[in-house]
Amino acid sequence: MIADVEKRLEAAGIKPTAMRNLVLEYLLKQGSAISLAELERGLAPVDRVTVYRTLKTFEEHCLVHSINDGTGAAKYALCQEDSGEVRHHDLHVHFYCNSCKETFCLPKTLIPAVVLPQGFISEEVSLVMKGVCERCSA
Amino acid sequence: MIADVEKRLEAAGIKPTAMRNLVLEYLLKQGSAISLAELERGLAPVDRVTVYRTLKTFEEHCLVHSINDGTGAAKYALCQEDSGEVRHHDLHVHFYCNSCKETFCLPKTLIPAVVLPQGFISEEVSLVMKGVCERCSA
DNA sequence: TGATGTTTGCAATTCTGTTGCATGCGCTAC
DNA sequence: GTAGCGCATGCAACAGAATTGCAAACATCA
Repeated sequence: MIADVEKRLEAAGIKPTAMRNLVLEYLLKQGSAISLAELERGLAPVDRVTVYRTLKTFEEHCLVHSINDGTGAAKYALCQEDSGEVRHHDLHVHFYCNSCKETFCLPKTLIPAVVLPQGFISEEVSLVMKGVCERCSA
Repeated sequence: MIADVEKRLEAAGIKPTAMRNLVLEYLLKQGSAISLAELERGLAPVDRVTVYRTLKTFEEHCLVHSINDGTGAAKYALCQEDSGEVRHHDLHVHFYCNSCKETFCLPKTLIPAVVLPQGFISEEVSLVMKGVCERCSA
């Protein structure tokens, strides 16, 4: 599995290191989007800044994307692996569960087109839904 | 106008005070959504914490809603006055202008319905678009 | 007036995001 | 091999946002 992780890093154009393997591995294991603080806790005793910069690097290389779910802290989640696809600026919906407090990507749920008033030019869009996730509603 | 402001506060179930009048008046004058820091600057020399708590009070009474436009600081904007209408959990789109850095409510631009995967229950939704606003694109 | 509860202002703390700097580690060229 | 170079890491430190505690000021009502 470490081999997989490294392969994925290299595919993204990132030199694999111990820290990067660790972070990516953690993100892969994690089903939901997590914050820097959570990552730091999960990987303790690692340095917060190093994880922070690792995430920035991942983000630059489109390995992860950040989500602002309104909780105050940015969350990070892996991007879909469909490398050759449309360059998706996070065109999928994100879901924050009020019950378990986790944030999920809904990669199959695309953001519907929005017709803006005259004069407004759209460059980016983010849609965060809040409610109860499938696990908590079951 | 102070009378109007006070009337609006009372309509929301908030006891009018000098500070609350001031904050509400400022929000009314303001065309866009503003952050706590901006409010503090605009109303100087007021206490940041007092403004903060005033906004929390307003928010609890659905007089303002907060918007997370990804700039790191929450912004606040007045809710629509259509008192009797549907309880709108901010069902309109918010727009952040990359050029003038302001955040606007687009009260007429409603968030399209999103079909969630099985099991997910929606309670709230927020959609923030980024791009160029009408004034900057003109 | 006195008792009570709300509002305000100040101090202080926590948390997130971020930068600077020095060290360490691996790689390449000699 | 080793000197030099560049990138990665860890630590210290800072800025700004959000939040809490406490005490003084104020309004309210009996």
